[in-house]
Amino acid sequence: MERIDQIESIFDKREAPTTPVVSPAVIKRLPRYHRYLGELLRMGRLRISSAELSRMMNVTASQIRQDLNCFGGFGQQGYGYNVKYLHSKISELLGTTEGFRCVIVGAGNLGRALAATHMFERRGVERVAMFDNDPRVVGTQIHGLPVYHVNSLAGFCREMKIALAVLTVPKEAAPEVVDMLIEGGVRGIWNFANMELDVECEGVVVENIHLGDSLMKLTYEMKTRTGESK
Amino acid sequence: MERIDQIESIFDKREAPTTPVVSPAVIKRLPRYHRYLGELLRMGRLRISSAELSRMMNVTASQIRQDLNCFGGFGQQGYGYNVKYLHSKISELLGTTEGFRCVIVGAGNLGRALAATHMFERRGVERVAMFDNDPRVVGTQIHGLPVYHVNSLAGFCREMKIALAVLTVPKEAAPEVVDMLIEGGVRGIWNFANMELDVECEGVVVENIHLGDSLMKLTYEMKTRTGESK
DNA sequence: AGACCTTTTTCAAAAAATTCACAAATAGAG
DNA sequence: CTCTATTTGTGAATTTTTTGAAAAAGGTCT
Repeated sequence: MERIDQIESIFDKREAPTTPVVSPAVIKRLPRYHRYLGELLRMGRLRISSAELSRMMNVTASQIRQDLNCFGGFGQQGYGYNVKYLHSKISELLGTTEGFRCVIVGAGNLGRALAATHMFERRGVERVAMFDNDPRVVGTQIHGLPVYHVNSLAGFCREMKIALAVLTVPKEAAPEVVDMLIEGGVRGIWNFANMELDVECEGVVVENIHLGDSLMKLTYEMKTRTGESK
Repeated sequence: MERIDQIESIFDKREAPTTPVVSPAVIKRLPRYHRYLGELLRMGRLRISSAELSRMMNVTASQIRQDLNCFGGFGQQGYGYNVKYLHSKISELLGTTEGFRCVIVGAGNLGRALAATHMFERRGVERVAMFDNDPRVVGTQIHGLPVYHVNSLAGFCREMKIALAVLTVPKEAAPEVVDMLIEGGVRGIWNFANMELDVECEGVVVENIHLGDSLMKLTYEMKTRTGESK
C-alpha cells in the first residue's frame, strides 16, 4: 500500500515538486540498468538478484536496490527481480513506450551515421525524415529516410507531430534551427552541434552531446593514470 | 608557495593516492570550462571573473573557483582569471599537449563521421590511420586517412607508438580488437561499440560512449517534464 | 504446515559534492 | 601612495549521494 502511494506521488503532477522527485544521479543510471537487463533477457535469464547484477555491473548491490526503489518495489524478497518485468518497467519509465517521432536535422556525416543505426527504433523512437539545406541532398533518400529542405522544417514538425529532433548541423546554424523546431512544437532536442543550447522554452528539453568533452576526459585519464602506475 | 607545493603534490606519483586526488566530478567539468574559455578567447576577452563565467555557464561561481583550485591558484584577487592563461592551463591539465597519436578502428558510418571531424586535431590528438576488415575499404583513403587491414593493427600500433584508439566496430568484434590494441601498447580506448568494455589492464583507460543512454535520458525528460509543465 | 534461507525494503550512517561566507590580496582610481 | 571596490582562495556548513545493516517478506524444502 505504502508502496503504491509512493509510486503515485511520483507521477502525480499536481504536487509540483520543487526538487525533482527522482534524483538526476539515479536517472543517469537507469539506461545502464536497462542495457544490462536487455542482455540478461537475451541470455534467457528469468530472474536476477541485486547482488549478482552488482557483480556484473561493478556497482554496489545497495545502490541498485536504492535506485530501483525510487520507482517502486519491482523486486520480491527471497526471489530477486524478474528480468523481463524489470526490463519492461524501466523501458516504460524511460519513455520508450511513448512512441515519440523524430527528425534528423543535418544530413552531414554524423547525421547520416545516426540515420543508419537502429538506435531510435530500438528505443521506441520513430525516425520520420531528415532535413538539410544542401540542394544536392534535398529530395534524395538516406538510409531509407526522405531528405527535405530545412525551410519546411517547422511546418513538417507541426503537421507530423514530431516530438524529438536530432541536431547535427554546424554550430552556426544551430540557433536558427532551434527556433524552427520550437515553432514546430518539438519537445526534445538531441543536440550534437558543438555548442551549448540553452533553450529557455517551457517544456522543451535539450540533451547536449559533447563528444569532444569525452575525448578530453580520456586524454586526461591517459595522462594521469599512466603516470601513476609507473 | 603554498600553492606550488599543492600543485606538485597532485602530480607527485610517489604519494600513491588511494582516493583520486581530484574528484571525478571536477574532472568531468573541466572540458566544459575549456570550451567556454575558448569561446571567450575567440571573442578577444582578456580576463573573466568567476561571477561572470558562472552566469554564462549556469553554475555557481563558488563551484568554478573550487574546481579550478584543485589544480592550483590560476586566478588573482581583485582581477579574476586571465582567459588565455587559464585556457592553456586547462588544456595542459587535460592532456591535449601530450601529442597522443590515434587510430580509428572500424570504417563504418560512425568511424567515417569521426574521421571527418577536426575533433582530434583540435585537442592535440593526431589521427594516423584507420583499420577495417572489409576488403572493399582496405587500401583506400577516408578523409585523408589510409585504411589498413585489422590484421596489422597490433604491429602498427606498436611501431607507430599509437597511444589512443577509437573503437567503432560492431559489438561482436570489440573484445578481439581490444586484445590487439592492448598487445599494441595502446593506453586509451574511446569506445563507441555498443557494449561496456571493462579492460582490466594496468594503465589502459577506457572511455565508453553510450549514445543510446543519452537518448533514453532525453526521452525520460520529455516524458516527465512535459507532463509537469501542464 | 513449519522452519529456514534468500533477498528486498527501509532506515540510518558515512562519504562526497556543492554552496556559503569571509579573510586576504590585488587592481585601479584619485 | 593610499584608499576602495573587486574578486580570489579557503575552511566550514549544507546538501546530495552512496553505502551499510537491520527488519520484513516471500520462497523452498522437508
